Amino acid sequence: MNTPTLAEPATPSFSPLYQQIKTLILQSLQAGEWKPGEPIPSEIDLAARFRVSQGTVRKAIDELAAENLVVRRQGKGTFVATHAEQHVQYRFLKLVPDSGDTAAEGPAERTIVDCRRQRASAEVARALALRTGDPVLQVRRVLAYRGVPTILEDLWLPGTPFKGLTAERLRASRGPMYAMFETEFGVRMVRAEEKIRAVLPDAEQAVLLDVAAGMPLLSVERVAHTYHDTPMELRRGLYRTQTHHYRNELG
Amino acid sequence: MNTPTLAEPATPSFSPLYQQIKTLILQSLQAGEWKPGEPIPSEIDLAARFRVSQGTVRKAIDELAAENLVVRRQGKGTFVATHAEQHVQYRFLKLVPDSGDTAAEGPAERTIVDCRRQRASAEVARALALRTGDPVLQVRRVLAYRGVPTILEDLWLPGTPFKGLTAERLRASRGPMYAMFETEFGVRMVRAEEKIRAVLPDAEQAVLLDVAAGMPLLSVERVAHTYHDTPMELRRGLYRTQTHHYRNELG
DNA sequence: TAGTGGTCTAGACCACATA
DNA sequence: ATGTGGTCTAGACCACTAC
Repeated sequence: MNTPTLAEPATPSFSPLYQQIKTLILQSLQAGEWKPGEPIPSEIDLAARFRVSQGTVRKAIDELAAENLVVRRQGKGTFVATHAEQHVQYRFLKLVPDSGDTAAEGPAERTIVDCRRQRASAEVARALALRTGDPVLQVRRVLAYRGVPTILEDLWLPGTPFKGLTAERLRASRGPMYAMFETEFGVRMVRAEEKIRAVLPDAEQAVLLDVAAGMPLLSVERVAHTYHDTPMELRRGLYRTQTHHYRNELG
Repeated sequence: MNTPTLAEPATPSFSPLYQQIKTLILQSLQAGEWKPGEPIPSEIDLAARFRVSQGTVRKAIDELAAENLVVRRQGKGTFVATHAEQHVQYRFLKLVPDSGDTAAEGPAERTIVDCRRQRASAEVARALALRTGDPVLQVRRVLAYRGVPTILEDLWLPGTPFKGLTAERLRASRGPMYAMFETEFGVRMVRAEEKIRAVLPDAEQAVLLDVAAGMPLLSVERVAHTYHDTPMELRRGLYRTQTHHYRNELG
């Protein structure tokens, strides 16, 4: 049975069955049919639902798993990925202590410096696919390790999806900020890209990080995306790299 | 037929058939049975050789392709990956112009500053899995874009595999250095990890990069590995990031 | 015991490249 | 026309998890 009940593309654009299945599953993920941390239906159930073989569903899920959108667990099922219970917390944070001993260090102490509504500058609007002047939230916070302020972050979030976000709610939440975004606002970050430079701090940044004005710092500019590559956060981090470094793997 | 003619592991460590096939193919790659850029045998041939089904070979190759060790080309075959003819030249170089217009920029002008034999310091020895005092080669070069010196690199290479490498041969070679390593020394880099920091240049570095002593620079320390995770190069790069940035993707 | 994902096979057909 | 990798199916069995 090689004629699935799915709509066949008209003429020029063919796409393998499993790609179409993948798109359908993605749509359900985005629509929130299954929430982060929850299991999605079994491969057999999905195969019946889409009228394809289990192997085809399998290949679709393989790709979703490779993109970290779902997590397979043998014997249990396939689960919607989440920033919360992931054994690797802070999935997007690549700054690690030089000793490599992440465990001994423990989580960072976090201080919310600021959280305010404002209007998007041209630059912020471009990064978030908004129009200049659209409402955005700006957050500034400091992360410290063993009492040493090490990361200064400025975040810009689109106002509409994050309506109701305040400094109090940020202070109240435990764990990764991205996990809170999922549970409180239904926004799941799936991909990000970073531009990294070496810079000097301005006067205010130097005070917040407790460094001299001439201290070189890592500038990490991140745009994080939710499903379908929709940008949902612009983040600028300043990292002290005397005791930590940004770790990257090249394949 | 579910009893392949391969040696079954004794007791505790099971491993799927396709993983064993993958290991065997890897060994042939490492042994140089097929050279970079050449095709490996077809899936059907490999299946016959290993006495398994074509689907099992396929899954093994899938993983090798995911790790960038081979490249599949529909209708043509599967080829040993190479740093040379890869349409993405300089696979391990993540520094890109802020404009994003890589093509307009063209390749960097390269100047070999130095190439000398020396003995491994404790630090270099540790990175390259050698013993302190073992012979190594050190290379220093500058990469410039449009006449602006932008990257200063120091490399340390183990002396034995790279015997015969001289400044002249480096200057004579076109294209990526890693491509030359493949053709001239049979050393193929497959994976690398980088530690990134923000630093200030010392006096000599400042001169070579034509920057002031207080200019923050990106320090990129890379260890590149060949097959079986054998470290074969330690490289320290200093990047100017006024017109360029280090680009990274987070999944 | 039942259900899940993981492995392995065998065969059919498709899309692409080359001669 | 032939050979390559790419897709899809169907069914068998294994390994892990939970009840």
